[in-house]
Amino acid sequence: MPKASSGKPTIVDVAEKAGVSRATASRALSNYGRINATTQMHVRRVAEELGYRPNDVAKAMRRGKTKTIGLVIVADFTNAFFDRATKGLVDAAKELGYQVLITNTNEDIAAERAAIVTLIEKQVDGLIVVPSTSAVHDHLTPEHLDNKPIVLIDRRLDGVRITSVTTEDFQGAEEAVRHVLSLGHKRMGFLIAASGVSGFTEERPPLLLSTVEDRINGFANAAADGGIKPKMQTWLFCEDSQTASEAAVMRLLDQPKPPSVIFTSNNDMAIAVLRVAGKRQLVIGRDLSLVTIDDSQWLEAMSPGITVVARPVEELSRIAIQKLVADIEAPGQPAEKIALPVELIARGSVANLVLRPELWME
Amino acid sequence: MPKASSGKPTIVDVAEKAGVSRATASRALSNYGRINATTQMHVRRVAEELGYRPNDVAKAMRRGKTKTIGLVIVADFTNAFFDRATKGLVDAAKELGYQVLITNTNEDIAAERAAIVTLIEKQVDGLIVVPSTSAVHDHLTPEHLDNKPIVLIDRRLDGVRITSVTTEDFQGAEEAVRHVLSLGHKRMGFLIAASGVSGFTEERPPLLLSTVEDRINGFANAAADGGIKPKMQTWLFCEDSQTASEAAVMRLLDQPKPPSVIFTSNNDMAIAVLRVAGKRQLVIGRDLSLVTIDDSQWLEAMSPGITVVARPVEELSRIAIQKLVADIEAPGQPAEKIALPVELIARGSVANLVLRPELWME
DNA sequence: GAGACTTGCGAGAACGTTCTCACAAATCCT
DNA sequence: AGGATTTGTGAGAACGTTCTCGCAAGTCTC
Repeated sequence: MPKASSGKPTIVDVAEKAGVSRATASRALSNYGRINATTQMHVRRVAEELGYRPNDVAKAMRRGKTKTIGLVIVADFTNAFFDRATKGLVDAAKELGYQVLITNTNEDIAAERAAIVTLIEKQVDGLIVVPSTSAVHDHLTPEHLDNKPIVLIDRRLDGVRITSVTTEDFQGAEEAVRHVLSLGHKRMGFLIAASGVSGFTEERPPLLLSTVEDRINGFANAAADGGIKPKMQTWLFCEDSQTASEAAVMRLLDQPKPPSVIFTSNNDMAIAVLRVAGKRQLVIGRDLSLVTIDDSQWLEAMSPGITVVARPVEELSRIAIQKLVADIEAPGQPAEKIALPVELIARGSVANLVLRPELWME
Repeated sequence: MPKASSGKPTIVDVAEKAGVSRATASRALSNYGRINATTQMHVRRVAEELGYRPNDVAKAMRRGKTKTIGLVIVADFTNAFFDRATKGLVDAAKELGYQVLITNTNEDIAAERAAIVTLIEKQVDGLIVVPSTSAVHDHLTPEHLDNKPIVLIDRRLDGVRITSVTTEDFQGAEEAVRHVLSLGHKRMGFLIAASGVSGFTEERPPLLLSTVEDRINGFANAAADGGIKPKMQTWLFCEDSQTASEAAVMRLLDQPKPPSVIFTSNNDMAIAVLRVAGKRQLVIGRDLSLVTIDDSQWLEAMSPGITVVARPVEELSRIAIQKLVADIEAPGQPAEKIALPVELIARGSVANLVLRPELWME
């Protein structure tokens, strides 16, 4: 009596029924090595009949490759980044034959550490990480990663030889300010998301995400170039919470000489501006102007549409996966810091003070 | 010369260095069976020194459990469902010690089939699926699923004994209509997303997602109860694309007697309404009213805020994972169809025609 | 027609764990 | 004190593949 056929069929069941050895069955099914065409057909037919499904775990065990990519992301879902990036990464990975194991750190470095350990133990072939802070990266060394390739997205990590795919946030911020300058604005408020602070503060916190840092520098640089004095600028660094950000917006507006335009470093902050504007019956694009970063369908659908620095999130995801897979399949690729161009999309949320100076008096 | 220590340390390296057998090392590290406390400490210390990381693939191989859940979702990201659900599922799974392997079908049944095959081959312990159509479910039989448990979310599949976690869309739609009735609206437009149709049509397509079906029935039921004649209602079934949905909205508004309020079955449709309203200078909540389904921060932040039937997406995700894990760890749980209550959040997007009848003339 | 190469296949090891079983030593019980 | 139980450990099989060898038969070459 044959030993097999308890439970789901394995390759030995197929081999037995087809009258060949395990090795031949494997060759026939996985299409490698030397195999007679007729035998292959036969084995495949038998496998079909038996309802054989290969076991990827065993395959991974033997091959040392799981065809799986680990994703460590910040599921900060109003960011308009998480959803688009996740989708982009999953789709791009699938095209290259990889699946995605997703984990979520809530901007928490401990969770990030734990997630990476878990993924490495799960033997992923590589990692895509949105680093939750730029301060610490000792968990991203080759030995912690089991020498597996890694690609950072959204945020750079300076001083480390790791490939990253980000966007030209500096240029985007500059362009945003130039746009607003061209429309005659002089007094500007900057509402910057910063994870370190509690509530909000005017003092620039020591460590910031590279994205935020770049945006700040871009804003500041273009403002200076445009001849905007520091006293015409109000900078507020704000915790990422609804209450804090709304309070910050009010603070901005309650100054003796409030800004005519607010720049926000992400969409959580933009939402706070919209909320406060709504409460105070301020019409965006007339009583108050707004520019934010990261486009979404909502920003476009509103009336007026919100002017935004749009980042190519899908392209970023695709490139990140491509670079990662390249490094998986041909290890030793050089580390690259890629920054993709962004695009200012001017909509109606910035009032034109040049054409209609009555909208704003200095 | 000992055989080991090439490449990353395995449990046999630990065992060797600790001077115990593989079995004992395994017991010490994975904390099962009988093991002397001192030995255990010693083995663990050695493992630490060696930088030993367990190999989950081997573990899965032996145990027949991967501690991984497969997610088959529709990454339709304006839906405000994908992102919140994904985050909710990932977090809930992590809490119970499971990781999530995510795949995306773009409402495409072929992609859904393929995704399920892939996940089963990857030996996931269970599946969470957002079924892309209610018409076909032959790929969700126990044999196709290798007898692995499955939980459906967002959408039910009738006539099939599979656990699903959905929301009370019928009641939600009813409540939305009742709310609008109480504010004096009589002529109503219904903009319903339907994947079968091309462009848009007044004819109800034969097969719809359970969610959509429930919403339609709820809308229609409450309208009838409220004494709204069919000729006061315009129903449009619309492909999920920007051009089609905008065209549908225009069609709605260009009728001789246009509706005073539009109900949309999802947020893609709501965005179309907002876009067209913007182009035509119609002020939402005054010239045109809008009610949609699935809350998001954007809907709240707009001025006026958009009235919405909010669904408890995070709770839904948590429950789905709990049910699935229960069925994984104690197979044979009875199939349940769970529907969670929804909540109407009244904001300013519905004009009050009772108080201010001048806003709308019949 | 004999050597050289090619083709197709099977035996068996290997991947890194866990688990069953057996057994020696230690502890308990009366 | 001697049997019964408990405790701790090790040997070896097992999970389902792939891969390296080696070998027999077939094909080519001159």
